[in-house]
Amino acid sequence: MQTSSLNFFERVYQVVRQIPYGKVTSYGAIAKSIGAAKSARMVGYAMKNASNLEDVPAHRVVNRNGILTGKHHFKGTSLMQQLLESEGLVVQDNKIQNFKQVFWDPNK
DNA sequence: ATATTGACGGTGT
DNA sequence: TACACCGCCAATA
Repeated sequence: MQTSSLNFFERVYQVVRQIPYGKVTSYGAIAKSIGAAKSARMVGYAMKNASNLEDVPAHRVVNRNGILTGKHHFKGTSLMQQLLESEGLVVQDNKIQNFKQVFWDPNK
């Protein structure tokens, strides 16, 4: 099938794969980079589907507040937070501290 | 085809 | 800073 929606998911994965170690980004930033700034929710939806893909570090994707909104979708309740902390990030109360410093812009 | 949901973002209060 | 409401868009029922 030549559905463009499938490409949408692939585009999201491609951007997420480019996130460097120890850095994170937001759904809106990814959406914007793929040309769908208003489809941030779709990015999150795609990530949920990507949870099965090891090629896509979904744990490095958080919302604009730097909150681990998707941590509830991981196997362990604190798996996502643990992964981020393993990368040198500081997570507290489901929120990334110094988010502005560890933020990585896909468009940049 | 319509209604509801959701890993969001922006703005108002 | 915290909370509420609205707008966007695809998937699901």
